[in-house]
Amino acid sequence: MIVSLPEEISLLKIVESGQCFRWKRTGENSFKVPFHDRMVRMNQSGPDMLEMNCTEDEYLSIWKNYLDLDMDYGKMNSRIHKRKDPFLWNAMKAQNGVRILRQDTWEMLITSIITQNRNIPAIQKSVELMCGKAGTKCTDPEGEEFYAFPSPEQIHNMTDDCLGGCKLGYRMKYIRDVTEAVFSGKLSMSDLQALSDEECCKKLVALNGVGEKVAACVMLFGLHRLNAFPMDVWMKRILENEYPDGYPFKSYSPYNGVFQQYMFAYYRELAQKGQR
DNA sequence: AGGCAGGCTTTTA
DNA sequence: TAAAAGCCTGCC
Repeated sequence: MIVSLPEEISLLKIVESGQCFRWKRTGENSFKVPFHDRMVRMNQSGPDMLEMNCTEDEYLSIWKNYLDLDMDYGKMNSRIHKRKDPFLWNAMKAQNGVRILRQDTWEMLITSIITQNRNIPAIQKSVELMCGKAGTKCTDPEGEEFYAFPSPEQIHNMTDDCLGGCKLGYRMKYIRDVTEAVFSGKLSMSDLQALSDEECCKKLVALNGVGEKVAACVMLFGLHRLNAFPMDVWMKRILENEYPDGYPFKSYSPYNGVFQQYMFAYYRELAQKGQR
């Protein structure tokens, strides 16, 4: 079906902003996008136009929400003032079309643990290995097979050899511990939703292998808490170099996480071009 | 108590 | 060889 979007988005900028690690690029503006036991092909035929190989019902019940199309990003962006905060303004203009996907909480928890101290290609490799070794085999509308992200039970059932084959390094124990906490019922992803940001963060940080940064990623990308602000090496550089007098978190609440994503992607792009 | 150095698996550039 | 969307432990 063809979807006419309420405002401009950019599939390319979304995937390059480093929030999802399983999309596969199939063309200049085309991607295979897995979510739970589904995989859809998205082709961006215009700034506010998407083609997807799914029914309208599936679009309305799954993908519309996944792409966060009910949120008004234009309204959020209007909080940014060109004169008061030119760096964020430029980041927002350059990254217009980035959205915070509503991804699966469990998948984001494990994936975010994997991200620590690694670069993006290495992250993708480990995640894909875990899916292939333990995830449920599914079939997309074109008849192509793919693997869903493994459930807590499926990871629990992986042998040490099997999990060790996912190139997780020292993070393997973290993933074992977190999986055990969820498998045993000590921690439930759905219970996290009811907590305040502060309580939610506290609960996540209590897990072995989860610090402030990983917790913020889970909250932003896995629980759609738009004020969560993952402070990684890049954001530290940005705040240090661009905001020597401090960053105005208060004036951007409750959208700090969205703007963080603009700055993160923008700065990495600048670094790639050698401009930072 | 709170802050900091050192170590950690493996891949990537 | 250093750095990579960090965290844990031990030490002070």
